[in-house]
Amino acid sequence: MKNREVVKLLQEIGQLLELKGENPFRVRSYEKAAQNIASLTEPIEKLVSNDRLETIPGVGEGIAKKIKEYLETGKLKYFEELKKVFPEGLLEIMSVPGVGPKTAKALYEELKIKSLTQLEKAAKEHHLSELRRLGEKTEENILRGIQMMRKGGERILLSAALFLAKPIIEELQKSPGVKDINLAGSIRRKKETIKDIDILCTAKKSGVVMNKFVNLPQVKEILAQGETKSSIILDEGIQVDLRVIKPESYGAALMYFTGSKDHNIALRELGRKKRYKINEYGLFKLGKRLGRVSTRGKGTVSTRPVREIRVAGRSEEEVYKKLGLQYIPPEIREASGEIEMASRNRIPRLITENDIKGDLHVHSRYSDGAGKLSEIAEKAKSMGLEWVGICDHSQSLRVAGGLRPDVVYEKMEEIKEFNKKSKNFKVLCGTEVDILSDGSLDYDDDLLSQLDLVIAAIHTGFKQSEEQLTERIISAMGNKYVHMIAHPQGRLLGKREPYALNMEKVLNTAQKTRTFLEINAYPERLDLYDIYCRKAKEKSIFMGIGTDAHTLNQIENLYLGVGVARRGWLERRNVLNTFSYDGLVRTLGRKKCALN
DNA sequence: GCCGTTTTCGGCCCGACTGTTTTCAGTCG
Repeated sequence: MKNREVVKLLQEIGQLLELKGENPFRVRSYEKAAQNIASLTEPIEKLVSNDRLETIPGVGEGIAKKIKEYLETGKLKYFEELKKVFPEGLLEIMSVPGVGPKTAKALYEELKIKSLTQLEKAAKEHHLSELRRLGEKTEENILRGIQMMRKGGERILLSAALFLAKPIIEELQKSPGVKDINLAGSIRRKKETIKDIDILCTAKKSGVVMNKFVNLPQVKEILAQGETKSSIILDEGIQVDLRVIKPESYGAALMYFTGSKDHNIALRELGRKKRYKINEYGLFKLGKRLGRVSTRGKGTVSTRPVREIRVAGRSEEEVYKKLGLQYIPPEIREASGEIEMASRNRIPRLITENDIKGDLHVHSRYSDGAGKLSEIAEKAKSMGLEWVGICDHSQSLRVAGGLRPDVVYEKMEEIKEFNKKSKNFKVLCGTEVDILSDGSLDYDDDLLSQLDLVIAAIHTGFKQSEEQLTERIISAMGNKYVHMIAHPQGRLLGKREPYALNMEKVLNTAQKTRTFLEINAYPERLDLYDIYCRKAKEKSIFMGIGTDAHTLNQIENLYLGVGVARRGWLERRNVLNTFSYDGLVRTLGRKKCALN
């Protein structure tokens, strides 16, 4: 699957065209096409072979031809020519905050700067101020930008961001005059990693809450403090922005700052067709003659007040409704078809945390988990759950205390006893059985057949070829006692890329063999991820959330799994965790029937 | 380069901030 390659190709073409000073709309079309290809779930090669490239929104004749040439020959003449005009280092320079195409071009043409190192040197030696429109401040900003990039400019895990955000929100809430307060941005959309934390609120006096915000004990640096916006850096190095909004604009602002950017753009395009203007202050109906009004000077709002009538803005619901759309939950605002679905009233009712009745994947003290059976049950009950699947590692995984078969039988007995006495809460005796390097399983069928819940997973041999890895997973799914595949793609956010898998084959086999796929809710896994969850849903594959908890508190990570499920458009009926204990047991039984 | 709820030509999301200059270009989200 070469989707990512094609996305990168189109993005780089866009950037190079920008450097060249091409028509910005042409640049946008490359970006747009790249964005839409990034959200495809099927291999782009397939679309080429049956001539469906131009069904991708934003891909027309020209771009389709280029994609075809690239996939057929491995090269694109047009791109090679472009690269001759500007050295590749300029793309890196453009990724420095504050440096866009115009500046990068000037730096190259007038100062011969074509790498980050050269840029850094020139900034330190104050050569940049030789250029028009660049001064001392810009030099400082560029140096700071380079430093930040070097440090990684990296994103933190969603769970970490929520952990940092929560006390800030709680503290600001106490501030007098603060009414509504919300997280916005990617953290509200539950993206798996977060760059900065956006907070919005309404307040009687913005000065009071701003003051409180910049003086929080965890603030390391104040970047800006104003009437409507303040920015700080936390001790952990994460930026937090607070915006104070007027109540009548709160919904519009929340939409605007929640994004995604592409969702906002698509919304405004729709709005424009219906003669609305959308911005962070509200939704405005445009009068008839506005189309030709010049926007030079200080904007059109103050000079021509009659032409725009505000029709919504107080709440998100109101804005979507006026646009003729169903409400769109933040998690699916990614410009991947949600707006069209909303216009046809087809946004599904996404799963919520309240729907969850159990956790499929918890490690106990039998292997490397932290809790005794009774402790795990108590913790789960305290969270309102009705059942839990205890899945310890299998014998080969020595480092994680994998269980020998005789210990598995002991565990079975203990759970049987527990369930006899427990009325409203049940424990499933499970395993996370290793899929060994040759594709066989770490326990024999006789043992597996006696377990309530069998989850199979790959923990070794990540470096194998795509064929081998895919084959291992497929053969595990072919075993009639294997109910689910754990963390199917094996990624560790920020540490390890997903292993090479032919996901189409994996999904098709899961569908055929009625094997469930896990949404592993361990903070650095969040695997299977959103776009494949959505694909799995289309194939009616059941998904199961497992926290992979190794401590009692980690069972609370269930909410992270729900976030992924929502991003994957999943409903209650798609997710095993919403089933009652009896319903779950019945559904697990379907696997054997499917393969017999 | 794409695309069609006034269009097959003429549009294409919108506003704020910054640093610079002296009225605004460039960048960002």
